Amino acid sequence: MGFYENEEDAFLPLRDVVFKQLREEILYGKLKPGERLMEIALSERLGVSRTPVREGIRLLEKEGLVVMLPRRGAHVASITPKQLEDVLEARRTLETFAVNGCCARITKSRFEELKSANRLFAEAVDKADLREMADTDTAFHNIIIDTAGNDKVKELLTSLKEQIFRYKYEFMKEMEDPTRLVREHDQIIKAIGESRADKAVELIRMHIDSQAIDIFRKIK
Amino acid sequence: MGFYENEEDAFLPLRDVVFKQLREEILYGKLKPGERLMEIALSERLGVSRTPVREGIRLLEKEGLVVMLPRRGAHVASITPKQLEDVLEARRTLETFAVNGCCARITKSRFEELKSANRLFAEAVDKADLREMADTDTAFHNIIIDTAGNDKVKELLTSLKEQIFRYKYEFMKEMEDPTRLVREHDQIIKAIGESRADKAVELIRMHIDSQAIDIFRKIK
DNA sequence: AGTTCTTGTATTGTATACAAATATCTAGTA
DNA sequence: TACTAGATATTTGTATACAATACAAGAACT
Repeated sequence: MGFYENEEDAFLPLRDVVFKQLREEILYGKLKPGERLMEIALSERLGVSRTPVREGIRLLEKEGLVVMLPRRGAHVASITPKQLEDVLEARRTLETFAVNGCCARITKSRFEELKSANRLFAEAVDKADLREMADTDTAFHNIIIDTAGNDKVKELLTSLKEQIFRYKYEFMKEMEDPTRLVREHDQIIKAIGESRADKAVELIRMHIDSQAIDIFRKIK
Repeated sequence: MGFYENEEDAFLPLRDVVFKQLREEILYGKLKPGERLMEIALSERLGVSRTPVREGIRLLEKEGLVVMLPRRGAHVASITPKQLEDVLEARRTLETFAVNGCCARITKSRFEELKSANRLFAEAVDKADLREMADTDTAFHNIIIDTAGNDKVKELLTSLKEQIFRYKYEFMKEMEDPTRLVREHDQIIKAIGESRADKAVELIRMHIDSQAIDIFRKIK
């Protein structure tokens, strides 16, 4: 760090800079599940003192990305199949709620946003750019969630998705036919466009479940 | 603090002791919404240094009980009607999921637990002991949630309920007929006993919504 | 009188120092 | 060689010190 890598962070307390940096590294696999986070090593690498590192770790802990072992420091959280199942079920429950709310509140312009978001996702799939695929997929789902208009649900979903993101990311690397996801998105868009909430809910449920199954295969 | 108030805390890092202590004070209204949390004052009052106080505050922040204003410290979170609505909707969504899972996984002994939990709640209502009412009500709902068996959903519900607890607590003070809640619990127990998941889901929804309405009245 | 500037104080943000617990290494023994 | 004990080094947990910022009261100016 030393110098700010991007302008936005210039205003943030260092603990938040540390938080964002480490979150990024955990989500994209630079820090692997189970890996130990040592405060001195981190503070030297990031060019800050231990205090903001520790506070950043506290935030990651609450986010579920880090677990603390008393007197034995912080470790990147790894996930058991049972935990993954629980997270995916919670996500399905909340995102089902969100897509329902989205159908009720969708506007013309939001609908256009959805379509263009899926176009961007399709482009990323064409390019086979993994990072861009992950980002544009997230953006697509976030439009649905934003449209539902419940900020707390959005916050919870963000946290839940982070907890599975690492595994999903690994899984996408070896996915045989990612265009399937584009088609599933299109079906969801169609159902939303026709205001068929029940259909959209069912499609989202399948969309999430099918990915869940794939992630499970990967984990074992 | 100085000396440990209860034995359990003797093993916890001070940050967790601070966290639990402040959470208690926020939930039961000793620290009021909007009130400023000043680090030096807290560290003197609790008999620890600023470091664990700061880290405890970071945890409260993630729990949603405290909000940070940059360079202006921590404040006890207050909640707008919109935020309250969002939290209640999220809670309803997840607790609906939980009661459904509960119906699927209920056992004889768990069913007995439920009944006895509601008896304890009824006793607390008779005694008009506010604190005990709150605790036994929470215990009742937690049996349902535990039975559903999804740890992540339980964790999320715990956090969501904390965010409305303070307001609910205030509202219960002035509730005209708290025995209504006992009867609602009984109906829910009955539906679970008959494995009528749809009925139980509908009853929980109403149970939560009716309280939501009351809390709303209180807030304004 | 009202407004801007200055200055002092309080508070947060960050860094460092110290204490307690844990892990690692080495030497000695069977 | 395998194993234990003790010393040593690392690392976390906590306390304190220092720096930067925000707020408030009062002075100087119009």
